[in-house]
Amino acid sequence: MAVTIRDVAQRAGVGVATVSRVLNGTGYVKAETRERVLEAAAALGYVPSQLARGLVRHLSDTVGLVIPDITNPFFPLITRGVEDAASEAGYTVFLCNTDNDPALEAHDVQKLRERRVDGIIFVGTTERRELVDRLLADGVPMVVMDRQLGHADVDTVLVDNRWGALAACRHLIELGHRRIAHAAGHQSTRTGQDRHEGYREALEEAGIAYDPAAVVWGDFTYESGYRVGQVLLGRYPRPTAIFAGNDLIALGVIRAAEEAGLSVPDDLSVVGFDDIQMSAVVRPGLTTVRQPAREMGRLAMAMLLERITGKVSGPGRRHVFQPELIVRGTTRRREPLA
Amino acid sequence: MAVTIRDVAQRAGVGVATVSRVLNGTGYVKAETRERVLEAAAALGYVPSQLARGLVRHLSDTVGLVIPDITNPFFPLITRGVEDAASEAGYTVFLCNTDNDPALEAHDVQKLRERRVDGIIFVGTTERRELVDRLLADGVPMVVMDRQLGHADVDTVLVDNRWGALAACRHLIELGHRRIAHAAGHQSTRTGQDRHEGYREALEEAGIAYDPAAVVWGDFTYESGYRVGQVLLGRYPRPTAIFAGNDLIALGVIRAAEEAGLSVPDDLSVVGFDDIQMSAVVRPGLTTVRQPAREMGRLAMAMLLERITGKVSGPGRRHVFQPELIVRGTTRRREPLA
DNA sequence: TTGTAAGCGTTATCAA
DNA sequence: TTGATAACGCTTACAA
Repeated sequence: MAVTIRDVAQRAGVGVATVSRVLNGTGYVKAETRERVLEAAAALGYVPSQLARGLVRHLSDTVGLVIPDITNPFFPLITRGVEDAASEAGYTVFLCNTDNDPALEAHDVQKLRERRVDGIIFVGTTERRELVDRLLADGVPMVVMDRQLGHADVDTVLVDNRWGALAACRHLIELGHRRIAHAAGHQSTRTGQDRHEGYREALEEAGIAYDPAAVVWGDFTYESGYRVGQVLLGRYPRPTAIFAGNDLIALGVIRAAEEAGLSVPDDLSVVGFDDIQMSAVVRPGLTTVRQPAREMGRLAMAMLLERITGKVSGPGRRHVFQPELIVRGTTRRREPLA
Repeated sequence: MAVTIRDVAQRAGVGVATVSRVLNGTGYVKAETRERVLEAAAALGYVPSQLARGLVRHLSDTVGLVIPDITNPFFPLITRGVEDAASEAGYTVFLCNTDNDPALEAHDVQKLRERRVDGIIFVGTTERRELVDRLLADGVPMVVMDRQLGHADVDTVLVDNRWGALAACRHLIELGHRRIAHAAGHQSTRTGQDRHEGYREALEEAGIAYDPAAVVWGDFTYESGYRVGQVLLGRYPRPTAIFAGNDLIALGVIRAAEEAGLSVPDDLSVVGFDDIQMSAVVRPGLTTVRQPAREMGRLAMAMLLERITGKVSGPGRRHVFQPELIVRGTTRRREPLA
């Protein structure tokens, strides 16, 4: 840890600038000199300091990824996509978990700024609008992922949540369901709101009255789905189908149904959102709306890079992925009551 | 991004050293002066540079976490544990995915060293012994997690894989199974080897001959489990139970069994390893060996911190967690053939 | 082609 | 209590 560019220069019998040049491939260097430098560096086990480098370059080649919880199966996919694109471009990523806590979000972002990340990919709560605005105002490149933040003028990559929910509920309606409940996600996230919106829209276009009592909010976890499922299934008349805010919730709902002695899909149809691995593994397979999470992560990082390098500037761009309805085994035709 | 400690000093009408003192809480500063500095910093929106700070302190307050794949449900838990402990201590973590590729492992570690992380938590392949040795020799604090690396003299936190496998197989044996196959993990990981060892040991102590044909290696994925399951179930005589290298593999095996028209646990008992969330969600619930992944992550970070701060020095320590057999629905008594 | 030296933004030493 | 000032390790004009 003690060997610096100076040591390398000395050992190679050249100036530090020359060492810098060969190591960075900038400027002309005689082949023979280059050899000597490389040899010296190798012999000394020289590890250049990106700290020092970053200080002068005003670039750290690092980015920050701020997500709610890596433990929620949806985020590892996004994270992997981001990481893949980042490391291909020579960047390293800082990971921060916020649990959707606005205070933690602010804290993490602050830390990242102190670390002088070149950009931030942010999956945050709706409340964080000012946070993002400030970042933007301060010229920190960033892209907001998965959730839309107000009308902030930022690069955003997400899926059409409203449309996805709409497709999911239409599917249910086509199957003959009328009493469709919604086990909703986190109410303070735009994602949760948009999916709820799609649900509502589907009912409307089918001429089904929207019943506020048929939607129960929670958060995006399995446990929440279980609790909300219990509530919903205790209602009378009982819903014949439930559209869940995401797959974890859907799985929790199914668990609650089972415990209530209900069979899915015979007594209850369930649709999720995301298409995490678990959804394809459980039996029956979960009907859901697929989100290309990994590609979304890649794209977000690619867009961030364009901002960092200045290849792109100007108003925020939006890339909206079209989700895809994946019909598996948890949905089934509702036989008309005799 | 342009405001520096100098600007703050000027605005507060003090020297930079004073600003540094109040911001870091080091040394004496008159209350009134402190106020002025704080005000100036706030007014200017000053964000101290950890790059510059790290350069002089020779500490970056960052750590690197190197894992195979965040997409494998076991690692988010570990990652979260590490992150929790890290952020509590004021550290930020760099995340690297290696896909168990030795070349990538080396590359990522190099990157982390350049970034001057204060320490590294490493989940790598057995082959990387030299890599770890070099790190140690260079005085980079580190702890190896989940997998044991040779007899390298490093802090290590893992679970007793041999014992866990032993417990799993004993369970199967107690249930009356004799033809027990092993859908093994990645052969080049110590983890995979140890679990295989426990499997073998259980058979031996029960007086069951170890049959090399009954163990098939793959990697720690669902797909691998599916493929290996097909192979194993095609054997004659067919095994009545399969011990899988981890939960994902177990789930893949179960899928293969289903497709072969076999019922789990009636025709085949299956036990996994890890106890990821999915294992509790699927029906029937997967019998498995629980690993306290999140706590392991926390502990690893805590141990790393002790090295970084110099609170602990000397030979590598090992913390071996005792795994716990969780019996759920995929294992069942083997009725003696009539 | 290559070397010298001036920063980059902080901390820490030494006086005052 | 506080202020200069010398590092920290590297990049980049500017000269040579």
